[in-house]
Amino acid sequence: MITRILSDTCAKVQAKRERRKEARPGELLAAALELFVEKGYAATRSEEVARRAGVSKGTLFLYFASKEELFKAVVRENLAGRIPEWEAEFAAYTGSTADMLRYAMQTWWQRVGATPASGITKLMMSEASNFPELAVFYQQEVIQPGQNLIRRILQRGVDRGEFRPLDMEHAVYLVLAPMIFLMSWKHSFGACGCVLTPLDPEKYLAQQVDTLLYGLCPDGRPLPKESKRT
Amino acid sequence: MITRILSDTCAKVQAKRERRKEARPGELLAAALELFVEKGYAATRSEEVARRAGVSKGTLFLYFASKEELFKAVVRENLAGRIPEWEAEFAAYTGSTADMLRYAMQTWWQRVGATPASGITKLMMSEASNFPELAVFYQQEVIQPGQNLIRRILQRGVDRGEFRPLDMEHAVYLVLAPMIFLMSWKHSFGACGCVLTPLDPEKYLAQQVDTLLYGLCPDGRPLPKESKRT
Amino acid sequence: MITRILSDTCAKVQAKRERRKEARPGELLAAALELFVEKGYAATRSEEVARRAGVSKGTLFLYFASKEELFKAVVRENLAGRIPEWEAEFAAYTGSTADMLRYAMQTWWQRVGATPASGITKLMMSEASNFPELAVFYQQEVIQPGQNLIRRILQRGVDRGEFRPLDMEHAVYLVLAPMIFLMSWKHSFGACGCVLTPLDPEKYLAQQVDTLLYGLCPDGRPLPKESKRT
Amino acid sequence: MITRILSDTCAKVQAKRERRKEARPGELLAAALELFVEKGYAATRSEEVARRAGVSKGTLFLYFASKEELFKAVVRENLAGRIPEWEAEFAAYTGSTADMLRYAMQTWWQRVGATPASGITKLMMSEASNFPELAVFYQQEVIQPGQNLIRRILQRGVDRGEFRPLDMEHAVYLVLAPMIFLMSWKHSFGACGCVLTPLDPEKYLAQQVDTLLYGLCPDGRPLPKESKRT
DNA sequence: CATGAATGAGTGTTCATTCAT
DNA sequence: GATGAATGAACACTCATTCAT
Repeated sequence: MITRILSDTCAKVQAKRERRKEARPGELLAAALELFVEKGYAATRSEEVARRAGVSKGTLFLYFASKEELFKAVVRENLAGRIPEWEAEFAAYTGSTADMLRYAMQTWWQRVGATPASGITKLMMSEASNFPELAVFYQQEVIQPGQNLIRRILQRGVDRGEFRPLDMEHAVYLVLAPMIFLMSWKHSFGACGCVLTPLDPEKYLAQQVDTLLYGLCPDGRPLPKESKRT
Repeated sequence: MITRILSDTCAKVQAKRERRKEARPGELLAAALELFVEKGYAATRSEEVARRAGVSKGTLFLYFASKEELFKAVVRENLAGRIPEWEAEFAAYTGSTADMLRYAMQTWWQRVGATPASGITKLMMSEASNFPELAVFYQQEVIQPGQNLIRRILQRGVDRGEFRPLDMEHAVYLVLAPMIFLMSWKHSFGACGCVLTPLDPEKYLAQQVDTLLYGLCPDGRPLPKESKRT
Repeated sequence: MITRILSDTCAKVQAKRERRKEARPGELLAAALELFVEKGYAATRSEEVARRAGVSKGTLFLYFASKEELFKAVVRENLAGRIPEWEAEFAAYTGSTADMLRYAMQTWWQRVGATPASGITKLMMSEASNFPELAVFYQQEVIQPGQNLIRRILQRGVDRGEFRPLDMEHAVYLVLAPMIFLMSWKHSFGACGCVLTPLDPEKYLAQQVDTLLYGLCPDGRPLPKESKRT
Repeated sequence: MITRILSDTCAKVQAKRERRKEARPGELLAAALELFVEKGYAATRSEEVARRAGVSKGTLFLYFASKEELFKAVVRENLAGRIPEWEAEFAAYTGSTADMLRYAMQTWWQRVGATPASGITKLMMSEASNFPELAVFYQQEVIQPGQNLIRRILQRGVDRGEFRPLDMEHAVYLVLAPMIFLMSWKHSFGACGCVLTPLDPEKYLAQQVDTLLYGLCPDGRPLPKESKRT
């Protein structure tokens, strides 16, 4: 009987605690993402991350052992952790590879490029050489899986005769470069408050994809029907 | 004895001083460029800049009011100048526009991309949002003229019927993005000591150019003869 | 499911709680003793004391107002008791005083020196100046009774003509110093993991006793038969 | 001519600078010694060391790379560095070994035991197990050389037939233990402000030496003439 | 009573900047 | 002008202590 009552009490207390405890990391990660993107890794002070998440400095270190671990968690939360989702999606794709690539780049823009998560990539490009440990982590958790994803798409196109034969090692950058450049640009000159060189991401991407697809298609073959010239 | 040594030291210092008095700022800028590119803005310590320039910490602040001013001076010093040279070269170009573009990107790699100068661009991408004033300067002095250069090439191609019609506003990034990405990559993951993802710049560029040129050429038209598929 | 698990946990905790309610302070003191001896006062974290006692951090502060109070309680808890036992033993001793002293130091080693209790003395030597109040307590409860014990032995030797006349005030340290030094050494350099200077306690003590007894015996008198030169 | 004038100026400037720069480490070491002895290693804040030396926190780290290096420097300055002095003195000693040992312990008291330097030894006994790196350093720089010194004296006595044969490995502690105990006592219970157990160092030492010398002398041999029973 | 999430003062160390010489 | 000794604000991380549950 007592056990029963206690179990209820415990459950409630535990529930509230856990709800609170479970919410904290998310709030901290959101705050950290914002600040890392806004100010860079080194310039982001851990106390400010905590304050923006509405907790004290100590609490941050209750959930993340160090600033570096916090950063890694941000990367996992916003990039690395979402790769499997892409993998599943592409494994199930049945249309033409050109459409697949176009779809990939467009949804990438919606899910990553247009979100604060894109700031992380720009951040890593800036800080990689200063934080080799982070660079290794990022390469293992994001770059390699991401490149594999792209490579598989391109290979599918080549295998099905939709794309011309490609040096895969560098061909991945045909897809990566426009996306990474876009993120870097958006968070550098695009964010400096002075729009001398505006860049409409959607139009930019559309043109890049079109030109790329046309550039990839085998000689003599007509472009896939869905492709439209800008 | 000590006096003796000191007198020698003083004499040498004096001699050096007079010889170099006017060279100082230049030596400091050179040292600063190296270090900013090598380590990034935040990680570059002003004392090391001074030491590499062969002067004392105090002297640095004699010529530049702050680290920030030094950074701005470095960026201002190392830009602009190059553009007119390219403009002249391209104004005189008589071959096909495809060859012209290929030539432009290849010589860009030799003259800029492969040199320390590429570090400045990467640096600007990293720090633009922290130095908006500088970002404006960089856009005016480098980006706009550079884009104009590219735009003129592309327009030439379109005008001569070598390229398909293009939305010029974004088409410049078809050329810019691969180059800027390459510089960023080279100075980030390419320089972090952990070569999980090596990238051969020459092969990378060749493939980008090929694909781009193929992607730009009008429907039904054969590729320009010099183009080779990778 | 979660409720189920929680209910079990709660039930167990509850059972434990009631069984142990009165044992708590004792378990905390035991854990604290171990850790204070092992790591010193400053380096002992209160959370670890709690964990080793099987309770939460908060519970520790339920029984002891502060880390300082806990320390004081540990020292107070682990003292006193032993002295009367020695006193009875020595009051009944009938052999030679040399044998008595030898016996005293050897059994001291077995009952105190070689046990964790020796850590308390070392601890007090280290922290006495930081806890004057505690130092007074320790002097009253341990040092004075202990010195009286030794003094009585020495006086017995002098009275029976076995030892030469002694300045009793300082003579007690002839016996104390080797023992206290041994404890300090054992828990400092003897415990630092780097045995550059090993010290065999038994041999050390034997030699100290021998030399001391020989040094105490009156001129011209032969050494007590049991004494052996090392 | 200019060189001449400059050399003078330089010399003066340099002189003043150097005098100041040379004085700093000494002032810092003195302050550090005081505070380490007063509060212990961990509890001594680097800022307070700096303040007591009349400089800012930053200046401390200009001269000592870390708190640990500061401590090592204190040890070297006050203990390790003075061992050669003793070695020279004893190498030149021509009297009896008993007198030599008595002299050694008495001058040790005057030069070390009675000075703040004695606090370092007590400190090391307290902190050795928490700072293994310091413990190793101290053993190498102080304990080993010190024990060698003592061992050499004892061996001299044995070789000349003044002392009975000894197990040298532990015999060094016959001399060391009384001294180390004295330092520990002085800086623990002797410093806690509550003199329940006063200890007159001079009398203490005299008695320890007497008893030790008597305990060391071979059977049947008269004590060295200078020895006096207390 | 017991818990453990939350706190925030405190610490060693760095480095841009100043200024007496 | 030139120096480099001195400064002190800043920052990541720790841990004794509190208190809502």
